[in-house]
Order: sequence, then structure tokens, then C-alpha cells
Amino acid sequence: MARPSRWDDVVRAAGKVFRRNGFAGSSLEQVAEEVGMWKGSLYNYISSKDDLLTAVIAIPAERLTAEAREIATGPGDPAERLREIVRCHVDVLVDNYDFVAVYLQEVAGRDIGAQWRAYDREYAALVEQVVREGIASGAVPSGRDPRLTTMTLLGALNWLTRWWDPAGDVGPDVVTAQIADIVLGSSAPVRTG
Amino acid sequence: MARPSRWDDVVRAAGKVFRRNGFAGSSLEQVAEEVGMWKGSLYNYISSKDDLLTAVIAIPAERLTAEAREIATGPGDPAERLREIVRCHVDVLVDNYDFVAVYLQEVAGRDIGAQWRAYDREYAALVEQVVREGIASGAVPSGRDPRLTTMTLLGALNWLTRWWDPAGDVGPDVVTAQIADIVLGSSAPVRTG
Amino acid sequence: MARPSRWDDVVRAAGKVFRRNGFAGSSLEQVAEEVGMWKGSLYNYISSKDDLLTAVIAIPAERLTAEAREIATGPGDPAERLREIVRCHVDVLVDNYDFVAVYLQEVAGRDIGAQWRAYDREYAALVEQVVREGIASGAVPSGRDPRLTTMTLLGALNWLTRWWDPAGDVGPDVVTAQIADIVLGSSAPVRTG
Amino acid sequence: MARPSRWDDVVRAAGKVFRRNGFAGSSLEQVAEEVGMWKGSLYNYISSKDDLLTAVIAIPAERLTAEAREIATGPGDPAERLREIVRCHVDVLVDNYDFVAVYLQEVAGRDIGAQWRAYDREYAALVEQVVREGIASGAVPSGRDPRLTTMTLLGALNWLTRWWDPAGDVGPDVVTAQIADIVLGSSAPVRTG
DNA sequence: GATGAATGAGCATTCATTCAT
DNA sequence: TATGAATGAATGCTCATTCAT
Repeated sequence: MARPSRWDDVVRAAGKVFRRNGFAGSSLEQVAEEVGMWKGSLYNYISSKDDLLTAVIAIPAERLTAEAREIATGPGDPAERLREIVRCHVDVLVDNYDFVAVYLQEVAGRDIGAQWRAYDREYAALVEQVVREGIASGAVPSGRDPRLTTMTLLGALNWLTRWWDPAGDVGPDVVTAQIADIVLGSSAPVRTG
Repeated sequence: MARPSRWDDVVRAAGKVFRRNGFAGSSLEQVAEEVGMWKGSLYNYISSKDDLLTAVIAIPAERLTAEAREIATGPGDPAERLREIVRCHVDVLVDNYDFVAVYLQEVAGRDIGAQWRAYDREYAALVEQVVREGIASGAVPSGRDPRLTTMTLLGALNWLTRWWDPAGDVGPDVVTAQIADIVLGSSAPVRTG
Repeated sequence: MARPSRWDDVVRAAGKVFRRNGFAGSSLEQVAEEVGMWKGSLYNYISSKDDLLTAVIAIPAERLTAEAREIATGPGDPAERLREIVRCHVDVLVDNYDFVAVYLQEVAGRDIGAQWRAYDREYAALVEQVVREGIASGAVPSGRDPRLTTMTLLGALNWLTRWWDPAGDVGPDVVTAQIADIVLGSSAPVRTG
Repeated sequence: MARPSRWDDVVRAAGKVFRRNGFAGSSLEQVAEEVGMWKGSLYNYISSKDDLLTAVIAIPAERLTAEAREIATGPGDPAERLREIVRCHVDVLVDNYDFVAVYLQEVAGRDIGAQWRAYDREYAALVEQVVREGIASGAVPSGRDPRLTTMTLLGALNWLTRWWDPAGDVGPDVVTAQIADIVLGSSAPVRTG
């Protein structure tokens, strides 16, 4: 369907509100107020509250899986591609803080709505594939369980929304570099800037 | 007030239900049904729904902070103590899967109820202290940001509830050892048992 | 039924609580707490909440009607007997402040529970009878409507629980004398003692 | 907020229901049914049950204090102004029987909600002021306690809702005249019409 | 497209009452 | 007689959703 003009505002507002109060804890009235619209008017844009969650989540989830697909199947040595994945993950996070936070809070790894789990599974599988290549190539220390390593990486990345302020002292580059270092078992000096 | 006999059942049921549906998404009727009790009867044990969340959360939070306090201030070299912290974290998780999951989902790192954030902050501070000692002693690769390293570790551990089955192929010992290895930058072979 | 030992305490507590919160706004738990008893234990004394209201109300209502019956049918000129009725009314009020307040608040003149209205009707009828005699004898100014005069008197008396503190500056004697004076159209000086 | 169209119906229904069952004894479902609306729809008009009580009470309370303020500070000899106050009081009662009954039942002279007691106090003070002038001018028999006289008058007036039917034999004019006569100690013949 | 009143199901909480101990 | 857990109905209030204007 062709989304009318204020669609973006609606989704952005939903992201903000859902992040603050959780999906179940948010009311559409709060979303409407955030957009500057009346409750009933929201239904010119959505057909249900779940619809809104889907829209919020699709934004980072689609970008993340699309880019991961490209990186995972693309050229370059495994270590480099793993770093790219981390960089991409952090970028998406920075660009869509609210949306990512909602996605992680409400959907990722939870037994909720099969339609949303698909993103989750594909993304984790793509990352795991690169991790496996890294183990095979020696870029990741041998002996590491691939899935455990993958989920450790994702855990570290996904936890960022709980504590990290992208505008704070520790910027995106440091975060990217160090998290990649940690997983790669590298003690290379941090590159800033 | 002296908590009567079925108190433990009530909290256990709440943990189960809250984990499944989220706190805001759970109804006390669901909790009551899980205990095998009528909705109104719950109020012989609690005085509000929040009360129940507090009870659920206090269990792992108190144990975790208490043990971390002991480990952080105790003897042993930093690497060893960091491993102990990881082991302890995984143990608490295994023993209280539902409660920990609820804690992480509803409270950890979220702008919710100051009374609950205190646990969070203390625990992270204790872990960070040991991480700093690890960096100072060379057990953790130099150049790592202490807070970022701490949160990477906690992220990895806290993400476990989203994907890890303690009864599955990869057992608690492997998880403990590998997550510690990753953070310590160690590529030592996994020690089991 | 033979009322067990703490019956009086229970009724007294009920009067206090009902006066404070209204009957519908009071819970038996509050009453129980006021007695120093557990909620369930109340049912050793009462068989329902209404039962308690009946008990509370019966105390002043029975005394009031009994004494009014005696005064109304007794000897003495109408003016004197009207004064006696006022004095008796004020006495009952002072002796049973809570109970009277509850009676007036919950029952008097309200379309509630026929069983309680009976007291009301009889008492008003007795007072009206004396008022009529007063009009006939000239003690009450002629031209006055008997029922209106009666209800004016009762209104004045019944409103006392809303503002009058028996222990305050204006004592029971002044109140008794002046209210009687007003209704009798007398401007005689206040007799105290 | 601009009160929408059925606001008046809602308040009128609330007055009716509250009068019948008392505030605490009334449910919003009863009010909704009286309006011909569903329970939840009420919340398009109010934000709480208390809100509704406030609305019901404000109607007679504001009119009463406003008119009493005018009369108390206006011209005319005290006796005349006291009669005007009585007339006004009876008029307000006749025009807003339910609302006045609720006000008297739930608020007047009760230790409830400070926001409502203010009306009460101001009104009584205004009436007392005129009573004092009446005593000073000789219109009210000397020797009368001003506050007691005021409260006797108000008690008589406020008790009307408990027994008086404005459409019955004794009409508003008779009630007005006689209650004023009684307080003024006047035995002037009743003027009807 | 916007409004906002209406709906009706659902929820946390209260409370009179029962009953086994 | 006292206790206090259990019951189950009721209540104030919320909220996703609908719809006439």
C-alpha cells in the first residue's frame, strides 16, 4: 500500500515510545501524542498495533540482514569481513537507535511472533558463517564453538543499547574496533578516528 | 510480613509467566492460573503486580551482587577472579533461568524503577573493577577500554537467555570457559569439568 | 444469639470506621484492624456487613425512640416536653457520637433498607405529635406547618454531627436551650446548668 | 478541555445515581447505564470517579456561594437579607435536587477532600455574617450564639433533601418563609405565592 | 486525511464471605 | 474463638479498534 505522507513520523514516534515503555507497556495514545495526532487518526496509517511494531522492527532488521548477506557472501578475508559486520551493526545501531532497541527488546531471541524471528535467524546464521570461516582460517582462535562465539559477539553488540551513548566519550569507531578485537582474540591497538 | 507457604510457588509462576510474555504483557490471571490459584488469592501474597516483579528480580540480583562482591574483593589473580565471576554468573543463570531472563528483559540497563537499577549498577561496577585489575596486570590485553570490555562481557553473558539451552549440547562449563577466554583474549584450550 | 465478649468492641470499632469512611466506603478489614482482630475473626460475631450496620444504628435509634415515646406520651406541658425531647436528643448524640453520625449519614431519611426506616418514621412521628400539641397550646407560634416545624427541628439537631464538638466552647446545655428556643420562637435567655 | 455534547447528561446521571446509592456505593457502570452509554465511554468525559463527584458538587456549590456572596455583601436590612439567603438556598435546592443531595450527603461538614470543604466553609461564613448583623440589629433575638444559629438554619435547610418533596403539598414559598421565620424568631403569618 | 466519541474486552485491585486448622 | 488462605464477584480504569462526520 502507498504509505501517506506522515508515515515516517508515525513510525519514528512509535520507535521512541516503544523504546521508552516497551511495546506492551505503550499505548497508541502515547504514540499519537508523540506524532501530534489524535488516536483515531493513527488508523489512517496502520491497521493494528502489531503493524506498528512490524514497521519499526523491519527498518533495522532489513538493513542488517541485507548488508550482512552482502558481507558474508562477499570477498575479503574472514577477519576483515567480521570487522565489517561489526562496523555495519554499529552503524545501523547508531542510525536507528530507537528501532534497534525495540527490535532487541521485543523480538530478538524471544519466543514471540514467528514472522519476526525469521530476521533474527537469518542474521545470526550469516554472522555464524563468517565466524566459521574465521575459525577455519585461523583468524578466530581455534577451539572456539562457532555458535557460542557468534552469540557472544551478538550479545556484546546487542547489549550496547542498554548502556552505550553513541555521542559519549567512547565513539562508534572504538566500540567497533574493540568488540571485533575481543572476538577475534586480537590485541591490536585501537584505531581511533 | 511472614510470607506464607505458597509464596515460592507464586514467585516461580510469576517468573515463568513474565519470561514468556514480558511483565507488561502478563496478566495476574495468567500467574494465578500457573500457580493453580484464583486471581484474587494472589493478593494474600503480594500487594501489587510490581511487588511480584520485585520479588522475581531480587532473587538473582541479590545473589549475583553478593557473590560478585566477594569475588571482586577477594584473593586471587585478576584472570582467575574474572573467570570466577563468569562461572558464578552462568551458575546463577542456570539455577534461575526464568528469573534472570525477566531481570535482563525488564530491568537491566533500562530507565525503569530506580529501586531496581541499583543492583545493576553495583554489579557492573564490581565486574569493571576486576576488569581494570586485569588490564593492569596484563591478563586482559592492554589498550582495552575498561567499561567497554566489562559491558562486552556482560552483554555476552546476558544474551545467553536469548538463545542458550543449558541442557543442550554446549554445557555450562564450555560456555563459562569460552566467554572468559574471549574477554581475556586467551586462546587456551577449553577446560571442561 | 448470645453475643460473645468482644461484641461491644466490634460495634464500637464499626461505628468509628463507618463514621470516618461511610458504610460503603469502609471495609471489614478496617473494622477488624480497629478492633485488633483479623478479618476472618469478625465473622464469629457478625454474619454480614449489614449486620454490623444494624447493630451500630440500633443503639441510638432504640434509645431515641424509647425515650421519645415516653416523653411524647408523658405528662407536662408541650413546651416543656419539646425541650425534653431536644435535651434527650442531644444527650443521645453526646453519648453515642459515632453511632448517631452513622445513623444520620447512612439511614435517616434515605431510601435505604426498609428495616431501618422504621425507627426514623416512628421518631419523627413522636416529635411531630408534640409539635402539634405545642401549636395547639400556643407554645409554638401558630401558622406553622407541623411537619415542616418538626423537620426543621430534626434538621437542626441532626446537623450537629457535621459541625459541633460537644467538648468545645458551646456545650450541650447551650445547644439544647437555643435549638429549643429557636423552634419554640422563644427569646428567653439561655439557661445553663 | 472542552466538554463534549453529552457531558451534561453524564453529570445529571451521576447526580441521580450518587444520590440513590451514595458515592462509594455507586458504580460507574450504573452511571453509564443511566446515561445509556458503556462504562468505558464515560472516560471520554471524565478522568476518574472523583472527577464526576467534583462536577456534580460544583454545580450547586458554586451557585450557592456566588449568590450568598452577593446577598451577604449587598444592601438591605439583615432580616431581609437572611430571608433572601433562605430563598436562594431553597431555589438552588429545587433546581438541583440530586446535586444538592449528593453535596450534602458526601461532602458538607465531612472530613473529606479539602478541595470540597472550601465551598462549605465560605458559605457558612457568609451566612454567619448576616446572622451576626441580624443579632446586632435585633432582627434575630439577642442572646443567640451566632454560629449555633447559623448552623441551626443550615441544618434545617440541608435536612430538606431527606424528607421534602418540592412538588408536594408544602411548596417552596412556605418552606422558605417558615424556616426564615423560625430562625428570625418571627411569628409573622406565612406569605404564600 | 483528521477527529473524537463510542465500544467492549481486559486488567489490576478490592472485598465480603467461607472454611480448614 | 482465632487465624489467614482461598474464593469469586465486582469495580475503577485502560486501551485497541471502529466509525460517523
